Amino acid sequence: MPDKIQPRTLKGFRDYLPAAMIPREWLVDTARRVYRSYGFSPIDTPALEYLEILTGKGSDETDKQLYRFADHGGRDVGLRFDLTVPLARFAAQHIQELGTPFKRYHIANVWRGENTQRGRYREFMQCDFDTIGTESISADIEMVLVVHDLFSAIGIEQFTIHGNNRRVLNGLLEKLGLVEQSTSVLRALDKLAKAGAEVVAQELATTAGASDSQVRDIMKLASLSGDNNQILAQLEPLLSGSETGERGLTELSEISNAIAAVGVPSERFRIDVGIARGLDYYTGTVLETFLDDLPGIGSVCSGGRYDNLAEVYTKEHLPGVGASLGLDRLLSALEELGTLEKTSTPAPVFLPFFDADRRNEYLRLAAQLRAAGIGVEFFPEPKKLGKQLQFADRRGFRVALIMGADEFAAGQCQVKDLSSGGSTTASTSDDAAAVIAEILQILKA
RNA sequence: GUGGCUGUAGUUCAGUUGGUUAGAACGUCGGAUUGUGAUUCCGAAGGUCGUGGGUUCGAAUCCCAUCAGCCACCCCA
Repeated sequence: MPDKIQPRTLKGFRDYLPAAMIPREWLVDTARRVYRSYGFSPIDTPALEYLEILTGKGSDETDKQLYRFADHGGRDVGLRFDLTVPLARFAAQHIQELGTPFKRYHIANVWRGENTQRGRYREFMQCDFDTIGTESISADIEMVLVVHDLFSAIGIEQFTIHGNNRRVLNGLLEKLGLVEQSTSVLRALDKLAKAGAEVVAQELATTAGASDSQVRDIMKLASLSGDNNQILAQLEPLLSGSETGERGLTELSEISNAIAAVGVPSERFRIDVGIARGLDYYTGTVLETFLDDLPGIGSVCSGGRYDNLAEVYTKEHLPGVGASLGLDRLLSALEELGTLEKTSTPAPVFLPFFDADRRNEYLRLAAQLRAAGIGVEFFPEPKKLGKQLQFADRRGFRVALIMGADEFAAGQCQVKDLSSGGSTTASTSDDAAAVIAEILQILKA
């Protein structure tokens, strides 16, 4: 007897049991529905890309996290680490036949070989949506609306979309003569919420080489408070004279006005000059979404506007704007908040195999219910009824249909509500219409 | 990639200064005279103590390595 191979999974990679997969799929379905309601179309791309595609615009950091290897043909390849780079390549290759503006969503796994932590894995799913080929602020506004609709559809009430505009930051940097160091300044600023003002100020001085007065001005900008209009008013004098900065201000106020006009509660979108986003390809609007009850987990949906998505792949000028929902991070947040239902069965109705000689009649009833859109699980073995009901209870079924000799004789079926324990009987004639009505009644409650 | 903490049945844990066949709860499976679950009662299965070395007469218990999990940094979803 050879030794058994130890079953195990790689660090940062996970199996999903039904109890985890059911809410996961529900979340994906919800995102898909919201994206489609705005006219975003689905696309997919290969998990594996030529290495040069992935490293084309990457920083040292993404290079380090990239899963790379030589394939069987000796080609240098890598697993995609986000969905934006594949989109850029995709757009460069196909934009001629797609036309602009092009709106797509892309829900797929990505891989990063970084250290793991709660809510951070090496294989995780992103749910991206982007509009490319237009510079209109309408697309930026729509991005915020999608994020709002998305979280509302998920059933989260307490969330805040923090919005900013890179031009505001760049405008200030222009005025301060710090344009050269913009990347390190933004990276430092990005830590404001998490690390606090002191840390940021220090990093600005050391890493970005800002003078005391420059640090002071940046921090002044980053610590503004008040409602959106107040912040905008405070920003104006700080940026006056900078064309870039003023344009950023205008864009921010257009977004703020538009979503108010649509009827989104004003506290949902907050102008927050501390939001910078470490990624340096953003050029305009940037946003991060936080759960009010769980800010520590970080942004669960982030995005922004970029000027030229595919510049390393094509001469075509492709501006775009879009965001990405961090599905796994959101899921672990929902789990922590106890928002998720605990079911491990996707079908609500359980049909015990009671009378061993009546298999076909059970199957027929199940088929009738499914035709009415009701999911039914038929137990495969005619075990004792008590056992079967125990099984149904543990799996979280809502309804059990009990049919034995007595019911068959009467042309009826017992409809049992598993949460209350009560039951009623209904006729199985007329394609089980009465049974279906009873079930719907229970499921509605 | 750097630093810290942890690793005993499916799960949550207990296991006394290293000393005989490693325990509990929950879960799983079976049963309590043959048509009704989640609350009762009885019983069973399940662990080479993450893995591999080392110290020792003897290691779950000490040391090293490795793998995995958690936390911080970094970065990000």
